[in-house]
Amino acid sequence: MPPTSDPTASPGPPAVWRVAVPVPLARLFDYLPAPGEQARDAHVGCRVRVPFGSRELVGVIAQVAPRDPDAPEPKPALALLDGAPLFAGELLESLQWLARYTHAPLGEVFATALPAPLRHGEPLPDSRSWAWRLTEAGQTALAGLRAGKPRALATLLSRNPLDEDALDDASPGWRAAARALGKRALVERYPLHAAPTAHADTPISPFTLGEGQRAAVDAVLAARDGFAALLLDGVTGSGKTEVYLQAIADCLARGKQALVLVPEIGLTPQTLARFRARLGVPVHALHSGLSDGERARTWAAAARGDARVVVGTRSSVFLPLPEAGLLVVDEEHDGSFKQLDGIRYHARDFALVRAKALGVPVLLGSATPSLESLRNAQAGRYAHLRLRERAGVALPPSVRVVDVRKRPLEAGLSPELFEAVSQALAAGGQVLVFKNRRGYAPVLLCHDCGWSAQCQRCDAPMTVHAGGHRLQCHHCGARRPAPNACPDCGGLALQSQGAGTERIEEALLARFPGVPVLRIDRGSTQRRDAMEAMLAKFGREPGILVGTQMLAKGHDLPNLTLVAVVGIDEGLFSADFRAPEKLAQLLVQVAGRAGRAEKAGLVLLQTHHPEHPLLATLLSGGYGAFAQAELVQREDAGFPPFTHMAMFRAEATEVTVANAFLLAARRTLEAAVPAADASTLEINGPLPAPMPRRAGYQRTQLLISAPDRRQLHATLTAALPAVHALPEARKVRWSLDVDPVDLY
DNA sequence: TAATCGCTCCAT
DNA sequence: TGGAGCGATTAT
Repeated sequence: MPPTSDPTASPGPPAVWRVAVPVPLARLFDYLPAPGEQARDAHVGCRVRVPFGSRELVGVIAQVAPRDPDAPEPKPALALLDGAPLFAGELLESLQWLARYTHAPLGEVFATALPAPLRHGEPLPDSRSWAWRLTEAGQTALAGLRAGKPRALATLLSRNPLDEDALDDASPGWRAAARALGKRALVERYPLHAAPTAHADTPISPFTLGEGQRAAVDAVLAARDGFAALLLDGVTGSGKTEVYLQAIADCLARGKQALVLVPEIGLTPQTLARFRARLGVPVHALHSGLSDGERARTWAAAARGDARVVVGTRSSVFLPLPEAGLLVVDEEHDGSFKQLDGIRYHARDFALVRAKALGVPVLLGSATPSLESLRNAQAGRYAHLRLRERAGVALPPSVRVVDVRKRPLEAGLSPELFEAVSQALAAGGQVLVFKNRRGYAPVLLCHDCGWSAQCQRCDAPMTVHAGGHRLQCHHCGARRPAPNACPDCGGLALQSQGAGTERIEEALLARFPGVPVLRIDRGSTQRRDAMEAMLAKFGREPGILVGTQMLAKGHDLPNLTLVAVVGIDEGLFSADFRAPEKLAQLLVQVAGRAGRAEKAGLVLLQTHHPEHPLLATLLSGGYGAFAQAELVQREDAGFPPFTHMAMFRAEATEVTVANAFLLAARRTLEAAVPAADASTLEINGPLPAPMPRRAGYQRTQLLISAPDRRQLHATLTAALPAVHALPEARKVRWSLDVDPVDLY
C-alpha cells in the first residue's frame, strides 16, 4: 500500500479518498473528502456517495492518499456513508486478492460482495433477531378466538415464545396473522439478545460417531488453531453432515463463527432444521429465495458477530466473519459454486483463500470430490479424510447396467425398466426415474422431409413442451406454438423425437394407472418451496418421481428403493473435457439416493454403451477408481488441474467482429508473454463457442493455458490494459474468465 | 456500464 | 429544420 497521510496527525499535503467505483474500469478515482470530513486512514473500507459523470454512485474507499499536486482538482465526495468500515482486515485483503485474481475492477468486486441495499448506500440494518410472545391480554383472549390462522398462531405462542426463524419453519405465512393479533395487542415482538461470545455450555452432541467420522472430527479439531484444508471424502449416507455439526459445535464452544457453503439446491428446510435442532444457536440461512432486506440483515449480523452460524449458497462466501473459526464447503464439487457472469469467482476456491487469510480450517465435503480437490489432496496440500462405510444400517445399492441396444423403447424406457418399476412398487417402495432433459421431447422432426424445429436466434433445436403443443428454446427462452404441419414441405408427419421428463411422466402414468407420478424439474417447480410442498404431499407411499438434476441431492427420500437413470449416452461422448467428471459425479450422486434406510436399493443404468470405459471403471472401482483414471488422462492431455486456464469470450452480431477482437487480443497477449514463458504458454483461438449462436449473438472464444498459474497471471496482468484499450473491444461484448468451468 | 455528445438521415 | 437512431466518448 502506498504511503498514506493522516492530516490530524502530521502536516503535509491534504489527503484524498481513492474510491473503487462499480464501473468496468480497473482503476481508482480520487475525491476530496465529503463536506465536514477529513480523509483519515480509518476510512478505508467505508462506502461513499460520489458524483460520477452525470450520475451518483456508491463506491468504497480503497486508499487514503496525499493529493496529487499535478492533477486537476478532484470533485468532492457527496457523503461518507459508514461510521466504521464495511470491509476491513481479512475481508478487505481477500477481496483485493480476488480482484487481482479475476482481473476484475475492485469496485465491481466490492459491489458483488454486498447485498443490494448496502450496494445502493442503505445504512447497515438492524440485525437483532426478533421473537414473538403472547401478551397477558392474549392469554385471556385465546379461548375466545375464532378458528383460523391467528388462533393457530396464538395457540403455538401460548406454549412458548418463538423466534422468527422458528415461526418460518413451524407456520409459513404467520406474519399476516401476527400483524392482526399485534394490532389487538394480543401478541408482541421483542428483540432476542444474541449471545455474542463464548458458548462454553454448548454441548457437543452425544450422537455416536462411526470410526471414520470420529477420526474426521478429531482431524478437524486438531487443525482448529490455524489454516488447514481438509477434504472429507465420504459416500452418500456416510454421515458427513454429522462431522460438520460436531466441528461447528466445537467452533461455537470456543466462541467462534462458522460458515457453511452449500450448493443452490442443497439448502433445504430439512438441512436447516437439522442444523438448528443440533446446534442450539440461531442458524442464519442465506440464499436466493430471501428478500434483499433479509440478506442485508444477515450480512450485518455476520459483520457484528451476532450470526454465529450461517448456512448459505455461493454469495455467502463474501460475508464478513470477524470471529471466524471454521469454513465448510458441502458438495464441494458442485458446479453452482462457480459464478458464470459478472465477477466469475469460484466460491469454493475463494473460501480456501479466506480460510488461509483468517487462519482457520476449511472443510471440503463430497461423495464425489472434484478432480481439482483430489489432486490437491494427493499433492499433500489438503488432508484427505475418508468415510468409507454408510452410517447406521443403510446398505449400499446394487447397480445393474441395462443394455438397451435393439430393445423396444417407449418414451426411451426399456421393458426391463418398466418391469423393475413394477416390482419396486409392488414391494411398497418408491421409484426415481432420472432424466437430465426437461420438456416433452428434445426435437420436433418432420418424418417426410427431415425438417426440425430450430430456434431462430440460437444454434439449437427447440424443445417440445406441453405434450407437443408448444416449442421452447432452453437457451434463450423463446417460445412459440408447435406447428401442425411441416413449414418446409407441408406434410403432417411431425414427430417428437426423443423423450424429456414430461414424456416419461406421460408414459409412466399410462403404464401404471392409479400410481402417483410426480414430476420435479425447472418447469414443474417454479417457486423455491414448491418442490418441498410437492415432495411432502408425495409422502412415503409407493409412487414414482420423475426428474432432472434437481432431484440428485437434498431431500431425504427414505423409501426410495429403485433409481433408474435414463439418457446418459450423450454425456459419454461430449466434447467438453469435464463431461466425464460431471457425468460420473451425477451418476454416483443419483445412485446414492437409493436405499438410504433399512431397505437395500437398486440402481438401473440404461445405456446403448454398456461397455464404455467410464461405466466399467465406475462400476468395478467406484468413483475413486474413475477419478484416478481421469486424472491420468487430464495430465496426459494437459488439462486442469495440471494446467491453468483463462478464457476470453466475445459476442457480436457479426462473427467477424467477434473474431477481430479476439485476434487483436491474441496479438496483444502474445506481445506480453515474458520470454521465459513463451515455450509453455499456449493460446488457442479465436474459435467458435460450442454453441456458436445464442440469443442472436455470434459467440467466439480464446483459450489461454499455462502449466504454471504465475505465467498465466503475469501475461494477463501485462496485457489487459492494452486489451481494454483495443478499438475492436468497443464493438463487442467481451469477458475474461479465469479458471473457466464450462468451456463455452 | 451508462449517460451524453454529435453525426447522419429523412419526414415535414 | 427537428429529432430519432446510432456509434463514439468519457468518467476524479
